[in-house]
Order: sequence, then structure tokens, then C-alpha cells
Amino acid sequence: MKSSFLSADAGPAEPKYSETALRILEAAERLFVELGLEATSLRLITQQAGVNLAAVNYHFRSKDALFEAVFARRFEPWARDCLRELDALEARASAGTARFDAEAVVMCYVRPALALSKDPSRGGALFVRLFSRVLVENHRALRETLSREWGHLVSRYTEALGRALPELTAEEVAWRLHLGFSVMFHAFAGNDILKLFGRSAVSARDPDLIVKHVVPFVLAGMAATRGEGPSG
Amino acid sequence: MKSSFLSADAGPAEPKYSETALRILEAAERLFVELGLEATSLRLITQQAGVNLAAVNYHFRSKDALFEAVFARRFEPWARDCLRELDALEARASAGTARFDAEAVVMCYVRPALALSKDPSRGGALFVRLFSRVLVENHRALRETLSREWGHLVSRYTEALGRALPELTAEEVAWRLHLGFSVMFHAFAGNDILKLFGRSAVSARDPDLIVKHVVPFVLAGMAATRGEGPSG
DNA sequence: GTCTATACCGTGATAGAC
DNA sequence: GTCTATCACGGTATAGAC
Repeated sequence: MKSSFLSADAGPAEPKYSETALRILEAAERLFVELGLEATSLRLITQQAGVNLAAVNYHFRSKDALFEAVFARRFEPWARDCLRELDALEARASAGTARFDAEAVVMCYVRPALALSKDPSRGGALFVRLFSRVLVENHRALRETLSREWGHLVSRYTEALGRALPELTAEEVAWRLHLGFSVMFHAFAGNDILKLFGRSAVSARDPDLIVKHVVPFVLAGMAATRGEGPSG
Repeated sequence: MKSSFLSADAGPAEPKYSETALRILEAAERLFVELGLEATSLRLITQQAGVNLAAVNYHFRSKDALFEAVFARRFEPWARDCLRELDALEARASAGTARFDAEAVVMCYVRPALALSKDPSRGGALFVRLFSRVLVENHRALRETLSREWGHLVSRYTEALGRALPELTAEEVAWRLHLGFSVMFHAFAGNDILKLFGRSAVSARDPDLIVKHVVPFVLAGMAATRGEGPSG
């Protein structure tokens, strides 16, 4: 078993939380998902958790750090799933039992996202929505952690997509990945921009339905011909 | 000249603002763009505008309403440009001088966005970024206004895309529009999700560069084959 | 180590004097 | 129209009880 930090070893992870800390963590998760980060006050969290306000500053450091902890608890197992998918794809491709194309790479993200969506014990669709919304909104609370701990995950997807689309330059691959993931995050976030205008016919909540529509869109976009002309 | 409320007549618009109100409006716009909505306090705005704190509640009603005013001043002329583009496309198509395809429809959004990006007197690229960020983040401040005043704009794009892609069902058209606009908003917002992970090679600031990469992606996505299989 | 009460300062909003 | 004073609420910090 290769144990490079680039691949998906199961860490011990799950730092032990005291009972108080866990109560805070769980109340916070529920409220962040329901109300969003800004709209959830520490006083509401601690009240629902049945603990003192100051406990959140003792066990976690700040509201942002609490959010980081809520996030990490759900995100890390998921990210490890993604890495395992990528490892498995590489293995299958080496063995000649799988094509290494854009669809295979995209599915290395979609499959774990879909599995998580359907597993309430790991946060389910609600967490996927929270996760995507947070990425889309670029929250300061996560910037440091994500780039320190999970930058290599993006590197893996970038390499994989570059291998799947060898006719593209590195810059083009970066753009396709950027755009493709933007749509997928957005779709999974359940944000319906057009609904802001009161005119959307899209019901964007069922994960299977999202995948059904978003995957063909993303695959076609990633495989687009450079500077496609007006008449195809 | 048909003058249905559905098409693009030039309204008088521009309600007269007192000098104090204008000073607030302009300081607010600059700061909202620089710092974001949440991070900009009314005390900072009024201080930079050289007016009293309470003036913002007198001239506008609340912080959200102030944002609405800042937004409307830039958005309305732009939205009218979009409507004019759609009207012009329909006219050219009727006259047989233009193809009514997905690219033509998408360009009805991209052209005004690009023009606005390059016109600092109307807010320029900074406002396009603010606008896109606000849509992406689904701000409560705009929900009511957008659906009341500009819902028909989305209806126009929906109809147009349906006409350009007649082989798709209405549900599919809604999804393609939703996904396509999501990517474009996101790209124009300059949000780089992958940069959160510290690993993005995309420099997402130059509007022309954004268009160059995003348009082929969106067009390919919109024209995607239903449930595209693994081997194309 | 763990938990609590309480105080501090910045936020948006508002009432009422001028 | 403008300004001062004040409010309730937010995140945070700390002193001190157990």
C-alpha cells in the first residue's frame, strides 16, 4: 500500500469532543444549514444546545472556528471518498479496465456527492447544500483550512482532467475544471438564481434529478471545441 | 413601435436624489464593491460620505433598501440593454438576417455584460462582479425587487432559448438556462472556488478572457445531447 | 480543566429635539 | 432635513466559581 500524503489513507481523524462540545457542534450544524452562517447567532446555538454562551469560546475559539469544526467533521470523510475514487480510477485505467475520460473524472466527484446526499448520518443533502453554498460564497472561515489541508485534492482532479483531455492546454484544463465545478457546486447548493426573478421552472432539490441534468451539461462543456463557431 | 411592458422602452428612470442621498449612494457603492455587503457598516459609509449616520435611514429606509437603490441605479439600464438585444435578435430572425440559435441567445446576455464591464461610468467590471456575487449569494435585499420588476426578463430569455433549442422539453430548457446562467454569473463574479483550495491556475479578472473561455463551455453545455453516454 | 456570569464594543434601527 | 441619544442585538474576552 503506497502511503503518500497525496492518496486516500483512512486517518484516525475524529478528534474526541467532550459532551458539551458535541452538543454545540450538533446544534450549530443544524442551525447553520437551516438559517445560514450569518443569520445564526451564538446565543441561539448555545441556547438550543443547553450550554452557556461562553462555552463556545472555550471549546472552539470563535464563531468562524466553530464553523470550521462543523464543516471538517463532515467534509473530511467525503474528501477521502473522492481521493479513493481517483485512486480507483487510476488503478482501473492502468489495468485497462476503464477509460480515463472526462466523464470518469467527473463521476469521481459526483458519486461521492450523491452518496453523501443520501446518507443522513453524515449530514445528507443538507450538508451538501451547506458545503456548496459556503464554497460559492467564498467564506473566509474556510480559506485557510481548505488550502492547507485539501489543496492536493484539487491538484488530483486537475491532473486527472488534464490526462482525460490531452488535446487541451494546461490553462484550458484549469478553466474547464473551474467552470465545471462551479456549475456542479451551484447545482448541488440548490441555489436557483433564476428563482430570484420569480420565474424558474426548475425544482432543484432532488439530488438524482440534479445529477441527471448537470452531468451531461458539464461533460459537454468540458469537451467543448475551442472557440466553437456559430454553426457548430 | 410596439410598447408592451415586455419589451425595452427607455423609461425616464433615474429618480432625483438630493445631494446628501447621492453622496451616500456613491460612497455605499464603492464600499459594497470593495468590502461586500455584510462587511460594510453604515457608520463607515456615512463617515466617508461626510453625512450623519441617521441620514441613511431618512433618505433610504434601511441598509438593505440602500443596497437596493445602489443596485437599481446600475442594473436597470443594463437590463434594458438586454431586452433591446433580445428584441433586435427577434427582429433580425424575422427578417431572415440572423440565425435564432443558442449562441445568439447567449450573446444577448454576454454583449451587454461585456459592454458594462468596460464602461466605468456605469460601474464597470466592479459592478458586474458585485451584481454576480449578489445573485450567486442569493441576497434577501434583492429578492422582492428582482421578481417584481425583472421577472419578465428571465421569461424572455427562457422563451428565446426554447425557440433556439426546439428539440428540448420545457423542463430541459429551464435547466439549461439555469445551469448556463449559473456558470456565467459565477465566472463574471470572479469567484474562483478552486482558489479556495489554493490551487487555481485561472486568472479570472479580465472580462474578455472570461468570455473567451466561458462562452464555448456554456454553448456546448446548452446543446448537450440528452443523457450523453460514456463514449460520446 | 470545565463551566458561568458579566462586561465590552460595534452593529442597524429609531425617537424626538432642533 | 438634520442631528443626538438611545435601544437591542451581535461576537468576543475575561474574571472567577467549581
